[in-house]
Amino acid sequence: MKIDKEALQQLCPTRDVLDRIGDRWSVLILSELEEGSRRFTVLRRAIPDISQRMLAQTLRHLEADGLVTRTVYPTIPPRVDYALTELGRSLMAPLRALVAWAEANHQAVRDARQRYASTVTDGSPSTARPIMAASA
Amino acid sequence: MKIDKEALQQLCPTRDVLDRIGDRWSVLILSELEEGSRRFTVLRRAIPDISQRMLAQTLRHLEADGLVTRTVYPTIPPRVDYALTELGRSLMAPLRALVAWAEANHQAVRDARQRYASTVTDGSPSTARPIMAASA
DNA sequence: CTGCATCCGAGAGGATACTG
DNA sequence: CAGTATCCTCTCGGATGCAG
Repeated sequence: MKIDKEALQQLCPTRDVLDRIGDRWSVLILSELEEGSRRFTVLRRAIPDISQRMLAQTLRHLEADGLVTRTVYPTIPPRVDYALTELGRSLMAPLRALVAWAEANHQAVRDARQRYASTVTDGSPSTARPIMAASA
Repeated sequence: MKIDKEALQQLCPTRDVLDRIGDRWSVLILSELEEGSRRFTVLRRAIPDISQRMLAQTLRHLEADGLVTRTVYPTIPPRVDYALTELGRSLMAPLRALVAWAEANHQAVRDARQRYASTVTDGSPSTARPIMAASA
């Protein structure tokens, strides 16, 4: 029995957007498109790590969400341009803020992970968790 | 053979943060903690849909990333408080902006998906994609 | 109360091959 | 060039049971 996702959506209306942000490629693609419309292959080269499957899929999702437009030129060879919609552009402002934070603080996050890892590794048998003494 | 994630991290330093944002529960937990420190069970009740397993796991991740602190009071029964760190609080500003955008525009996204779905369903055999005429 | 361990199904995402 | 289809792997995340 599946818990209906519709009900979950009512509780968390932001899921629609956050899921898209979190899916590894959307942010990269949106950032690239922010600088102007791009063809499929150009996007692929701009994001070398993405597989063509995920690029196509993610672009369809973004299109479905109304964040990008897809324009097909019925030429030979075919040509398809992707560009941000108004909605997509309006998303870039808060998104850039988040990315800026990430760029500014990712090193701090890395350091924290390093410390955390060493804390765990340090003298802990197997299932023990690090314990911080109560301050009160 | 696993492609080393380290190399990918170098290309996308924001992955650290974005992955955390995208993992379904972090944002909810951080939002809850923004209003003050919370005990494990209180968090669970505040986010009814989360399973015990994911709450503990997500909290450990957030702790590892240096975004929240974990304070154990060695009492019986045990009591554990979670709270935002400075780093965590500094993340909330851009995060709130993004959530605000999501709340303001999620309906637009929903509508877009609706239109997209009907476009696809409309008279398309099976593998055909919607085609937009070139404007030029 | 706070959480870890285990089992399990569903989905993300990569590699490859094929099409118009 | 711009995809789609298939296969396969790995992680996410829920359910349940156990422990300090």
